[in-house]
Amino acid sequence: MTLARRPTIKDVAKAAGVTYPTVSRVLSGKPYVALETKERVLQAISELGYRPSAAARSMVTQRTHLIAMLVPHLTDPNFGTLFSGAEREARALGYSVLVADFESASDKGGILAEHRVDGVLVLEPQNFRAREYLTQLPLVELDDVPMDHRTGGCLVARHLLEFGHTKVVFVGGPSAAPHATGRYTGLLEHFPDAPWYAGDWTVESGFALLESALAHRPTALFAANDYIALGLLHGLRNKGLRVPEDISLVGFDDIPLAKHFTPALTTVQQPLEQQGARAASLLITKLRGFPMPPIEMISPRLILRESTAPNLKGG
Amino acid sequence: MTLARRPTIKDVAKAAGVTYPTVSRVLSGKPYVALETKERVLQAISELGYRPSAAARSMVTQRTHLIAMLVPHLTDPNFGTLFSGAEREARALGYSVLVADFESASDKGGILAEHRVDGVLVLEPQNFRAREYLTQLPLVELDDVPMDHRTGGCLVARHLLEFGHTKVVFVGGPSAAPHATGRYTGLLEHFPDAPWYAGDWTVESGFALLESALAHRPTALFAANDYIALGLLHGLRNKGLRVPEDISLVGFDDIPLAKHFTPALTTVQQPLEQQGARAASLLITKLRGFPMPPIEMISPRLILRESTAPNLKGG
DNA sequence: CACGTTTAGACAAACGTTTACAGAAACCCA
DNA sequence: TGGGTTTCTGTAAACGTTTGTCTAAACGTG
Repeated sequence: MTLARRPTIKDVAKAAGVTYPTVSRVLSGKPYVALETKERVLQAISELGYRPSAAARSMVTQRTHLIAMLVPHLTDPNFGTLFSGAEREARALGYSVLVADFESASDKGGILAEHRVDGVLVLEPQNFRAREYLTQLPLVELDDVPMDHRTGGCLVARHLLEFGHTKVVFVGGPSAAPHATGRYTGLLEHFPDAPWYAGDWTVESGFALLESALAHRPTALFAANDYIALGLLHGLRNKGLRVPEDISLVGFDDIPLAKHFTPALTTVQQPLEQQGARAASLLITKLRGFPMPPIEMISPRLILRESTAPNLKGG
Repeated sequence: MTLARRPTIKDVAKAAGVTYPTVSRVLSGKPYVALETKERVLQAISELGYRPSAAARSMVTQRTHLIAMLVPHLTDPNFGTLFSGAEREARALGYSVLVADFESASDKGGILAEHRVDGVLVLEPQNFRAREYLTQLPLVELDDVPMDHRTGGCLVARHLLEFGHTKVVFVGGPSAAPHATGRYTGLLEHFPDAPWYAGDWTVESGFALLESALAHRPTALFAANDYIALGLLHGLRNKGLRVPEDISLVGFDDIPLAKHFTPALTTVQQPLEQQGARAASLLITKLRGFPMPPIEMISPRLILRESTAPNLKGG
């Protein structure tokens, strides 16, 4: 027997010979329902293909089990990975994800308010300017998940040290960005005199900063991210400098294409998917009012490829 | 006066001195509301910061104004662009977007069913295997938006013809994929004897197919996408062949990094954001029961960069 | 055997809307 | 002046759940 409309809790109740609140109790695992009844109800549920209505449920419980993910308009490749991690984690914890771009979120919080989302996750805090509209809602930003940029910098520094490098220049990244300063700080621990030529995160930035960086006659360049590294690579090739024979190059992020650069880029892998997942789980713990779990850093990993080699020039 | 709880339609009604159905009428723009009343209500709404509850509304209307976007787990860079386009369009048309990855969608359609989404958009149909679970719902797949791959192929062919190329090989892409066959078909219109070495869409695939492609002594290579082009580029460099001096190379897609390849890649730009938007609007027209708008192809654009040059070898 | 306890399930109210219906003014035209 | 429209607004039911209260049976206890 299939119904024209979606089966409701009442249809299930009728089929199981009980009243509908009983079905509700079975669904939410409440105590005081006879085993035999429970089985009859479950049977009816699966026969009818019943699915509870999130809307009806949220009417009475006042919680939607919906979180909003705020995403930037122009999406960089890393973004998908973050997003994917966060989405999966949220789902695993019983929450569904509504997406909204920054713009629509600023619309007096319109969409988010109407859907009564339980909380908000901001995936690219750097460019997010609409915080003022979202003061009512529990909110977590990606940067609330501590990433160990400093250790990433250290990893690179130690690697270059082992390869006998003597002079390293850090290239790119805004000097105001914790991502960049963290990486640089790590580098400084082993190369205390390493200069930093700040810029932004783009390929163009790397290309533009090459000249200044080379003025220090470095044996290796450490780019604040892989895009910058690509810009440097381009510039170096233009100048006839070979990587890694003449100079070593390290990036950061391990974007999917990094392994296909020529030469394949030595870089630091950030577990972005994990970071996204952490952010989601952070938000959801917050929503549930549980105490915050101890904050542990996510550690990066050095990916050795072809763009670094032992320093043979002596330095 | 601010309330502890979210203001409801009844609070608005009280503030405006009317009954709540009147407020509802104002909100949905129904006729037969006195102008003066309407203004009082709007006034009250903005004073209280009232936002209607999507859940309550959908209970009675039986429509959620929610669409699900089904996304693959591992996300390629292009994907973000598509997604972004679709999301914006949906929002503009009054729909909100719930994301779910393929896995959770297969969960007996669980999430989608509970949230009573009005329709489903599948953004990467190639890898989507859960159609059987979603027979009940209006569904649009990205491929339902016609893209003019053939014209893309033609653009490349004409460009190479103008540059005096005589022998072109098409590299990569599964022979079963309409994306690839379309592009190849376009190429054939001007190079009827062009061979095709099929593979998949990856960098590795391009790298692996280079040898076979070169056996034809082509003056130019046309890669089924930019990743494949990168693989070819890598292989060519390994062999000491210069691009574009010794051989020209064209890609497809114009991924963000294509302009930063060395040499910068000549490729075909697909308006992916627009395609995403089209897909969303297609789905929503379907939901509204409007007649389908005439299907017009989205036309691609050739992006000239440094990887193609006039054929000087005569051929 | 009377009694309190536990267990099971029914009943009803509530969540915040939309909408069909009904009633009351106000208007028009004969 | 009276009837029929037209315009406005109020009343009430419904959407599909959860949950608190209440009753009834079953069970043990002295």
